[in-house]
Formats: sequence, structure tokens, C-alpha cells
Amino acid sequence: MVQHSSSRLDASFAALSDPTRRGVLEQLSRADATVSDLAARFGMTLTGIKKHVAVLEEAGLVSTRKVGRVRTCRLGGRGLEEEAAWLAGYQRLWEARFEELADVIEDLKQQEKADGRD
Amino acid sequence: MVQHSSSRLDASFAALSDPTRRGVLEQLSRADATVSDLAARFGMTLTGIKKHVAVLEEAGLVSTRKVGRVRTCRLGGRGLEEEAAWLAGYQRLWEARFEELADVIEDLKQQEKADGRD
DNA sequence: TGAATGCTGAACCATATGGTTCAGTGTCTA
DNA sequence: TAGACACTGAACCATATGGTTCAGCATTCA
Repeated sequence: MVQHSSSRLDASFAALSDPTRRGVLEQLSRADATVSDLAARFGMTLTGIKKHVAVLEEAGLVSTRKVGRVRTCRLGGRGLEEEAAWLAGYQRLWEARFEELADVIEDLKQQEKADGRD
Repeated sequence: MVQHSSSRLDASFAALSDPTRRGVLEQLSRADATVSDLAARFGMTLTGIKKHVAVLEEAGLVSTRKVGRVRTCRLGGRGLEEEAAWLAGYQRLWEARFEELADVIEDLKQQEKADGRD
């Protein structure tokens, strides 16, 4: 069954729904980055990018560590397995639904043929 | 490369970030349903559920048709291929990142061994 | 025709989101 | 020690979100 009530899914899908945050993930997949690095790259204030990082961290997609005055962000903790699993489950149902539809159409065709024979 | 700037991804991930909407998708994967059906099942007003359906429709995940005074909703149009592809791409990068990390660790081990030999 | 049904739209409300500025705080470096 | 640097927190703003109620509007049914 598709799981639909999970605050973790809520948080991660919400995190992924913003292009800046998807960009940050992509960036971090290439290399760790400081908050300043990200702010510069995405043309945003430190405070602004910090909020995005916080959202990603809350969702468990990024982890950060502060050394001295520099906070470094890296891809973190989770690899979106749960989200991928949800999508995969949904896709199975979606496909099943269309096979079902195909069956219905097939039935209609059969019936049409039978009717034609009357 | 991971695509991160897509309003379609924005819309669909946002649509998926709400448990009621994921529930509606699950429900529709079993059978089509009217707006009233969904409102009853999710204990929400017609107006409330209608908004959720509108969000799902905007994201292309549900399609609806009104016959007489009844609007029927069905799983629609897209099968979340793009979203699945994004996640898959991300996961590849994520895994690559950890292999890289493994390489670094391996290098450190080698170096340690070499240092030990000095 | 009159009443019930199913949906719709507008208005409203509280809270969340995505951004900013400004005023710090702590850490380096000359 | 002074100044620059990197970040942080509070306050603010506009808009979006998730929900409601209430007043319609068609459509169906008795």
C-alpha cells in the first residue's frame, strides 16, 4: 500500500518543491560548500540561504558542521530512499490503473464483437 | 545533470508534500471518485477538498470531468516520471558522493600505512 | 414546480514561506 | 588589540497555503 501520512515525506517533498533548494542539493552533490559559498552562487543573502539550508537539514537531506566561524554544508544523512519508494509505489498503482482501463476497453471490444454477431 | 529549475517539479513536489493530497492520489488509484466522495472520506468540506483536487489538477496528477452536477476525479495525465527521474538522478549523485568519500578514506588508509612504514 | 443535491466562488482566518534588513556575536588575522 | 569576516537572530513584509463559512447556481427527483 502507498503510505501517505508521513511527516517525513511531508518535509522532504516540501523541501524538494523549491528550485533553490534543489539547486543547493545539486551543488552539494558536487562538493561541500559553506553558507557563504551557497549565498554567492544563488545570489541571495546569507540569512536567506541559511533558511533554505535549515529546511534541507530539517528534512534530513543535508547536514552541517560549524568549525570556527565557518559552517560547512554537505549532502547528508538520507538518500531519499523513502521518497523514491513512495513514487515507485505510486507508479505501480498508476500503471495498474491503466492496465485496468485497458482491460475495460478490451471488454468493450469483445462485447462489441459479440453484439455485431447478433 | 540534475535539473533543478522546473516549475513542473515545483508544482508536483509541492502537491505531494501534503498528506491529504497523497491520500487522494492513493484513493484515486483504486477507483475514480466524486468530489463529495473524497470530502466524506477525508472528513473535509467540499470546498476544502475541491482546493486539494485543484492543486493536484494544476500539477497534472489528476484530471476531472463534470457530468450533470457531479464532478468525477481520476488519476490523470502524468505518471510522475519526471519526478522519479529527478530522484533517481539525485540518488546517483548521492551515491557517487559516498563512493568518493570511500575513496578518500581509502587514500587516507593507504597513506597511514605508508607513514607507518617510514 | 419545489425541494434536495452537488458543486462553486467569494470572503475570511491563521499560519507558513521566501525573502529582506539590521544589529549583533564570535573568530580570525594583521 | 582593531578590524574584517562568517554567521546568526529578530523583526518585518508580501504572498501562499490549508482550512472554514456562507451564499449562490445548476441539476435531479418527487
